[in-house]
Amino acid sequence: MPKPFGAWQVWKDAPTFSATSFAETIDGGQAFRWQRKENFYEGRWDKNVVRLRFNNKQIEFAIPQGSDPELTQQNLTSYFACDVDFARLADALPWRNDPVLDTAIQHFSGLRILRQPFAETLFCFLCSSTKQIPQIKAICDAVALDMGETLADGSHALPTWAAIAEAGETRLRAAKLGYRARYIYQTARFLAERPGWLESTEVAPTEEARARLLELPGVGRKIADCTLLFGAGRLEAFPIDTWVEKILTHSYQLEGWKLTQLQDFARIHFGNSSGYAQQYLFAAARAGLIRS
DNA sequence: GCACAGGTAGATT
DNA sequence: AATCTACCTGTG
Repeated sequence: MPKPFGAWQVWKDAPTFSATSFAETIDGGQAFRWQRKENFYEGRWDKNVVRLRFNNKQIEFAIPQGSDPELTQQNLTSYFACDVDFARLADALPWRNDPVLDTAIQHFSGLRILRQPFAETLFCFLCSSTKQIPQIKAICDAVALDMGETLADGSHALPTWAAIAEAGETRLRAAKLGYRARYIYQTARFLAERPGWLESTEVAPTEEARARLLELPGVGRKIADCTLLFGAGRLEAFPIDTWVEKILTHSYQLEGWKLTQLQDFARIHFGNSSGYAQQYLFAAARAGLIRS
């Protein structure tokens, strides 16, 4: 039974956001399960359905009637990686001698890297290749509707990998996944044959975890790094997509550099939170603040 | 009609 | 080892 949402409540232990960094964190390309509504965002992960809004410099949340506010706040704390001091990490980035990064950090100050469910992050980024963000969201919604568990408000969670393996490639194609359907189905089969494999990958050291992800059909360096950064808190993972490649080429004057060379540049220049720097640069480029 | 979109894998040079 | 190219579908 679909349930209406309850009253708005203040999220007491929320991290410090500006309106801009709040919106960019949840709806700036890290996650594809947030919809912007009138004056709030509605999002889903695992079995959570939560509405969030930035109001009077605070974050307020609303949940379907009957859902547990305490549990919701715990899950929000995990999802927003509240154990990570992003302000300290931002200060440690090389903005003092990098005017491009300085611009990005100033405009999106307070930006965070989410800690999304690992399995869901892998799925969403397998859907993402050569797609625009609105299309990725539509695909994720369609697959959730077809294969995912029903949530408290009557909407649907993303499916488990087991459910995808059982559903088959044809139903993925029906969700407009195109050629990605084969990759996702083959990955689902790979995981079905290896119980615990994904869980072990999530906790493995970053280089080993990346090597394991690269074994999956359809997962190359970019999708592996997105999964590690947005789904496992590995801030040293630096996904290079077409945007980031253009940013490095045009704003950092690295014309002609190969992908592996750009990876080396990122590690050396941005340091061990290079993935966090990447998200600032990505946000600034999309906003038209820096050359891309 | 056609180029392009948060890529990857396999073929070709 | 570097550079094409096919792969689906929606959008402008």
